[in-house]
Amino acid sequence: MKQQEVFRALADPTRRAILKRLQKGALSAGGIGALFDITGASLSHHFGVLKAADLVRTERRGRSIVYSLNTSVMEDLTRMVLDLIPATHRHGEDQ
Amino acid sequence: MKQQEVFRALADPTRRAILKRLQKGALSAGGIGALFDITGASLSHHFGVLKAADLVRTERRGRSIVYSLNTSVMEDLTRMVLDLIPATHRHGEDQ
DNA sequence: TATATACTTAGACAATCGTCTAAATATTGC
DNA sequence: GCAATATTTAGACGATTGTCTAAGTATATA
Repeated sequence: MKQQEVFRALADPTRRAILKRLQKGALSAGGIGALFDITGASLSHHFGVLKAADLVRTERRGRSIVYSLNTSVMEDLTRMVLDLIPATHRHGEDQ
Repeated sequence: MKQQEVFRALADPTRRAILKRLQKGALSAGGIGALFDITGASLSHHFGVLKAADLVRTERRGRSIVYSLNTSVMEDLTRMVLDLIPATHRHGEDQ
């Protein structure tokens, strides 16, 4: 699990917005692109960062490439963050 | 709550290590400095980023400045991260 | 097979980042 | 008040980042 890549990926607001959108379901690169006012090339760069962190998975579907959340790494992320928080202040966690 | 500053602060491994160390209790700038192989000036820069994100609090104690975790923002952090994760995959959370 | 569509890669650019050294500021104890 | 200690600020540096345009690659369809 690439902790550094994960935290780095989360540091950018566009990438966080992409992840939030993918919560609602998988979406093609173009579909995601329609939601942001940046070029496809820039988006593709963000996809690369998210993939390097293993936060998203891709699947080609015809002409499109469909992005979806990699939920197992999302769970790792929860643990990484909880790990930064003193046990006594965790939310919805005991011990 | 400064979401962008918080995620940015977490993107650096030294800053995450500082936060982890502060879980064990408050520590002076110098005490923290003894744990890392970078100059005090660089450390001070990291403290600035952590303070901008409201992740740490400071208190002058004599000649030293003592750093401690700001646990309330730590809790906000938990929520911010959980917010990125689909409800069905949250850890220790219902709904 | 040619053309259109959907993405990615390459290369450039300004802005931000993490680090450093050197100088400045604040506090303590003599 | 002065010297020592503790930390921050200023300014510089190379490295990385997010963005862009232009060119490349892959798939589908006429």
